[in-house]
Amino acid sequence: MASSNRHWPSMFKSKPCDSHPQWQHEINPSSLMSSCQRPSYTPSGNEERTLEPKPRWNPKPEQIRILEAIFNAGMVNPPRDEIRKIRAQLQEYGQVGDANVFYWFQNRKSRSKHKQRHSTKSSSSINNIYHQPSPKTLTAPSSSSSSSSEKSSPKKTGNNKKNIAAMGTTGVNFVDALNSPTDSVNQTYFQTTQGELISSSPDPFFFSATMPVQQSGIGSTGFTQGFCFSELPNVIQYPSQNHHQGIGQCSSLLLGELLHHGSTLKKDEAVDKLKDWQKLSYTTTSITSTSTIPSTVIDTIPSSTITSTTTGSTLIHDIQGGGGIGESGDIGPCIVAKSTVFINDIEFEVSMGPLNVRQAFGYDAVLIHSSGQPVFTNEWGFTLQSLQPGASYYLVRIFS
Amino acid sequence: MASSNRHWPSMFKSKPCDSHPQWQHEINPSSLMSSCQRPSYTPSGNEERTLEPKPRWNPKPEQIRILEAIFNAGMVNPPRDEIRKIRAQLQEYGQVGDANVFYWFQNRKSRSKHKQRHSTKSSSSINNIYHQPSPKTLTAPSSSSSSSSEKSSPKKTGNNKKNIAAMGTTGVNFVDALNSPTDSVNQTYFQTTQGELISSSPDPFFFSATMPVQQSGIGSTGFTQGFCFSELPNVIQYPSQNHHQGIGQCSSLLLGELLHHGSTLKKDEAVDKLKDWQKLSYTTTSITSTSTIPSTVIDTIPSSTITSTTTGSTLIHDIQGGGGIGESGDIGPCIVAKSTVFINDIEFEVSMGPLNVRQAFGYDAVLIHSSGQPVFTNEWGFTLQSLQPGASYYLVRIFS
DNA sequence: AGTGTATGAATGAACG
DNA sequence: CGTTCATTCATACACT
Repeated sequence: MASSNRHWPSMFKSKPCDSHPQWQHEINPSSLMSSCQRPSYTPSGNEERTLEPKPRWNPKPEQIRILEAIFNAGMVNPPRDEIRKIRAQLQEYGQVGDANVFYWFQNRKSRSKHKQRHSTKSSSSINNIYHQPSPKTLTAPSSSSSSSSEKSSPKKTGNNKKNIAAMGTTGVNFVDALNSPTDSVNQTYFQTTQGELISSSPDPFFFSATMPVQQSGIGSTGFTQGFCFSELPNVIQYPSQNHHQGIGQCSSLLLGELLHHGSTLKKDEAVDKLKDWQKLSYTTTSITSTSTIPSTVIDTIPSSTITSTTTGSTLIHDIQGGGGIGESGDIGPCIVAKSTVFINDIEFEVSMGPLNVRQAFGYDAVLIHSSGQPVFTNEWGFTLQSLQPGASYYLVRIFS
Repeated sequence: MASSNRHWPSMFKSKPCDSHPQWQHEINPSSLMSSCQRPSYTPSGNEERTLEPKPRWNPKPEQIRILEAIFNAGMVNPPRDEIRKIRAQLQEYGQVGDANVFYWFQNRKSRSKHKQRHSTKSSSSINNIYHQPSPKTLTAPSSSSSSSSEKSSPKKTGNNKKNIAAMGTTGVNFVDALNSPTDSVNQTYFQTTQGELISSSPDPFFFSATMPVQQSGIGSTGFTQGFCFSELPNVIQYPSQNHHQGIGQCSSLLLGELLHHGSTLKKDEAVDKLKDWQKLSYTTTSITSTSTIPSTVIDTIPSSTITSTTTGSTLIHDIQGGGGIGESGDIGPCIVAKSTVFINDIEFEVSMGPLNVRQAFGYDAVLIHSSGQPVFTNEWGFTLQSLQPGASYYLVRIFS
């Protein structure tokens, strides 16, 4: 089954050849071949003795976003294969190795927990019981999972540290997300993904909050709950039991099977097909927090609604600006580049940048990357980032 | 055989009652073994929280070297009694408990194992496909690298953090770690199977690059090589019986056997061998720092002769191919280049690739990396991998 | 400059 | 055994 492999390790130590400023961990040896070469000539002198600096991976804002989103979705500790997929996703924004991803999750989880713990209590005294202390204003319980814990935001002011590449491009979003670690940020996404639930809440960050579970824990634990993702890969199915959260998981397999039809159609047709697609039902679970959606089910909904109007950019921009949510840094403001992606095995050409999934496929549509990762969207239905060029996605319908 | 160990469950954790501030783990599961007492009951009943930080064991570089050597020799998972012996050995350099040793091996093995093949990538997405490592040119091994390792020496405890490799008093050798972590991946496997598997380097994250040790032997023939445990500076005993010439003196025989072709040989058996071997005296040569060379002798060699005497590469290649020696997938195949290394503090320019130590320095010459790791050679005296550019080596002579 | 904080990386210790 | 937790190291940034 599935779970087969997962291992994760640790030892990567430095590598001798990296030197590339870019290269982050994980490289394939092969690749190196072509490039790196330090061995050959020594550059002058060579300093080999001192070790190599080995640049540490510096996640880009978009990458952080993705990671946070996943994390908040409940996948606190992704199995090895998930890691790979995630890495693949992240890679779109910059070199990154599985190890980096692995470490990121480890650290994230660890730190989150740690903080939480600390706070936990305060123990004594006063305060109370409350479960969560959120330091900052956060108010929101945050939910989901551990998220809150992270350091909330006390720190740095709002922005992130290093550069921000991402934003740069668009300009919009405030992404505070980024910075913030955890919490905030992501949550949003998820819900949104579903959309429905959330719609109402305007809150940028935490929306809703009702989260039952988790945190409360006081320490103890937490999160971990279940979510489909990780744990059982094979799984696939719906989470029947848990009500909360789930993310849409699904393994690709399923999806694949589920939606197999195939082939290369063109867009137009594709659209039609997609509509049909709707018939299938997929169960997705809902996502996160907020509400507890029971799992299950998805229904098949008539598709009609879906129009495909794909995104209007203008609108989009507006929205983004207003809501503040969007993000996606990658896109440039102006020039829109296009890329090809596969949705339910149909080839589509989409613009880089946020895509309004809701508009394109309907209110209850959710795209899921072949890796099983849902494509997060904000409350308006825009993806938080561009679809990955060349990647395959499956379109599923949330049940509403 | 013997694999007896396997349980050491967890008892170590509890706190030490004894209190020595220094005492590291060590526990003894006593029950199992023989000595000691205190199996498990917990001490006190309380505890729990905060107290006792229980300092974690921080292996000193020398200890690491020893451990690595053993591990690389094929003892990936030493039985209980071996652990004790090892611990005893290590203890010379600092407090250490059996549990620490036990854990060390567990972790080492586990982590190293990581390697698996790269499987296919997942579906969609982008590209990257590198799957093939094959090349085998060796190149620089890089063994050192890890920066971290050093931590120990300066020690972290308490003080500040950063430290780095400084241990070598002399400016010369930095002793690094040894290597490797990463790599080693299963030496065992390697050895036993000799060869082939190695190819697997493409791991996702790990680039494994360094291959340290000996892997190969030429298969069936067995090379001779030796290795010795190093450390023990004082020690140095000679191998009484050594007659072999080769390089490493020490127990080459054993190693030979150990590694012996046996594909069949399982680790356990190997372990046994090692045990025996261990019993014999290992002779160590020590080296460590430049100056401290103890015992044995080294002589400085006139440099002139040496220069790359490498033998023809052709030959080398042959050998490699046949024997399956090289490994190191990491780096590229480049053409043969030269690199500079320091041998007994003298700068030398050598070609990348196998170097015929025997030819260059004599029949009984052995190069030892500044980290203390001997440079393994095959039966013809060729190093199994390139000397590390920029690294310092010490030439010692085995006395026979 | 130095000092504190955030976080990537590494690895000992344990759990299941 | 593989995984996960906990700590610590090391490094980039931010502050006053």
